[in-house]
Amino acid sequence: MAAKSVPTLEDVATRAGVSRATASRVINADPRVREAARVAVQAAVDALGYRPNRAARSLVKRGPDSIAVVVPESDERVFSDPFFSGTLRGVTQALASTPLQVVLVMGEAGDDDGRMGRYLRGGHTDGAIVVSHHQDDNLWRVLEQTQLPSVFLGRPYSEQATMPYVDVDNAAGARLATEHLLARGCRTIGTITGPPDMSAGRDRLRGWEEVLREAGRPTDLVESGDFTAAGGAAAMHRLLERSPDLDGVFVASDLMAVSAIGELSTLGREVPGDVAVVGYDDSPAATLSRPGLTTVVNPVSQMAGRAVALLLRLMAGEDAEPEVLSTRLVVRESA
Amino acid sequence: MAAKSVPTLEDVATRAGVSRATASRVINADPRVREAARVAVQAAVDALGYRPNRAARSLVKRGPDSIAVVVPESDERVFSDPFFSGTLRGVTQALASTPLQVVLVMGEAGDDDGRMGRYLRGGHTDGAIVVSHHQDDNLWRVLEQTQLPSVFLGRPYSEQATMPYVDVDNAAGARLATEHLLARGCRTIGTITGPPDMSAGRDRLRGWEEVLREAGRPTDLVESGDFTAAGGAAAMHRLLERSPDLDGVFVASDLMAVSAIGELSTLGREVPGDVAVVGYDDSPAATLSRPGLTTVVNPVSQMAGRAVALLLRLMAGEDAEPEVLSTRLVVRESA
DNA sequence: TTGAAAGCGCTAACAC
DNA sequence: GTGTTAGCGCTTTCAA
Repeated sequence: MAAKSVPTLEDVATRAGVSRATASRVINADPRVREAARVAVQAAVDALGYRPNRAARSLVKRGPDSIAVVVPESDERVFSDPFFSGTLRGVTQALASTPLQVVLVMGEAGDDDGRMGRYLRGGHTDGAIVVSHHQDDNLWRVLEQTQLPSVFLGRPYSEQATMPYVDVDNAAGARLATEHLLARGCRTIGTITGPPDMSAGRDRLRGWEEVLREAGRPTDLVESGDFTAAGGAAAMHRLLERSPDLDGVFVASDLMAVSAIGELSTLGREVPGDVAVVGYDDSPAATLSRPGLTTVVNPVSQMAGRAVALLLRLMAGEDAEPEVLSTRLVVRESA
Repeated sequence: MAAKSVPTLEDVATRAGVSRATASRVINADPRVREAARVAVQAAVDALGYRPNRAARSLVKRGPDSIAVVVPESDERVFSDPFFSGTLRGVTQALASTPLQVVLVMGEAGDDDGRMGRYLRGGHTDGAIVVSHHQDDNLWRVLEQTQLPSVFLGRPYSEQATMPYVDVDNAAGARLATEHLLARGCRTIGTITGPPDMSAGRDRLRGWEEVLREAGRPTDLVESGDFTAAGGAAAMHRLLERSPDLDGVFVASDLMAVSAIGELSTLGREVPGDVAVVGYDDSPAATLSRPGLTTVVNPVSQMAGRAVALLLRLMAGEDAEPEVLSTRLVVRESA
């Protein structure tokens, strides 16, 4: 009753009364095998429940075949914020001319030393693009340690991370938005931020602050919305409670902006009449929302394309420099 | 200028003037190495741009670490139909108590011998759950050939596929829906189907047909909507063109049903006053739509849970039988 | 603390 | 057609 662990090709061959090579041929559908041998091997495979060890196989085969898009977020968020689908589409498109498969790896931030880290260390992919990286996920450590070629989409939070990244100038984008609010005559301008533990969140807040400070305005009307719809609405609510005369708000993502507008209308405020709002992303929702959302363009798919380009360089053994894309404001009705 | 391909541990060791074993120790942060050796190896690693070959590593290490959710659909579809996010959530939850990471692998159907097949054959994951399988993707062939433990979520189209699956009784669900339409007095009942090359599409159509046939009604009011929003609206349009006195329609997915209702209202029909509509899935959209959508429950997350259970059995070397879950109708306002 | 050597399970010449 | 023989690149006893 010895628990003869997992059967190997050797076992199959022995049982079928052939050599390992022949067994291997049968399994790989090589035509030059006698029917009898084929049958015997097949029977042995079935009897033993043999399954090829893929590590061994790829050890001898070689060649890259996939890259991972790593998102330290819950699947819920990944599927609800169009930012991610946009990114994924961009990556997929950029990889269209290569034989590389994209795999999406999601997981709660902070679990990086759990399954995500283990997976990444497992070396199943030939490169990684990290998308919504947070301050305390140590993804960059794991990646650095395993030397897996990887690039960040969005500047990594930690200055220590050495891998290249592609980012958009988030602070500049926020400045554009805030200046627009100012130019249109808003007096009391708040902001709904992204998570403070992400560089995009911080940078956008900084841009808003800078403009307001330069204009000699107060910079205390700040509420965090965590890049979720519910968070955006709640933050809008708090903002209005703190400052009922609020007449302009810069929201750090369209997803939050749309729900903030909803909250505003629930609270009896008109947009842009009473409160002007500017979003960030220029996601599909921006066009569809009523009123149309004035927003900062986040060139997601362009960024994804650049990230892939950098990654491909890295995978080829060349090195790659960070890239920062510029952005612009799209004016619609909301501000 | 010889292109000394990828450096191996051997190269590192040689360059650092130590043995392979010591180099390995340094790389795996084994404490018992002299500082000098550590430094030398580290330098060699940097100089050579050495990266461990993960296949070799896992060949000697062992142990499963991930399963793939394979979806032969474009990322666009995957991100727009809540069916997929529901499934993924279910899988993730079911795997919560294990150390397994989920990776999502998407790709155009039919590309199965391209990157998707190559990836699957590459043996990067220890199991696979195939969702949304189509008639002519030969995924099941690939999976059978590589002996990768795998289960289908939704009965595979081909009878030849031998892997276990979990499915819901789609025909019974469709029957429930159609009977409801009949019971509520509809006289002219059409259907908007899913893709004919998927078992779910066929089965739901069959259920609708059966009920109508048993009731002695015509079964020709069939239009395909391909499980997309745009397809649903277009199909609705055609249906109404063909039969302006249509007063009931069974739509094979909520996503299509919601847009069909939109089309209906564009065309000046009231739901359920003029036309009653029943959807399929009971997705979040069903509750949110106006009027609320009467629909057949597709127990996505339960199915995902069962699929994971079967897969885990397979991975443990046990075998697993197909499972078919039952379903029920949720009556809201639309019919 | 280090090296030598023995595999991990598989595929691919190369001979027969 | 089929078996023999080398490795693929790495980790890990086992001695030294």
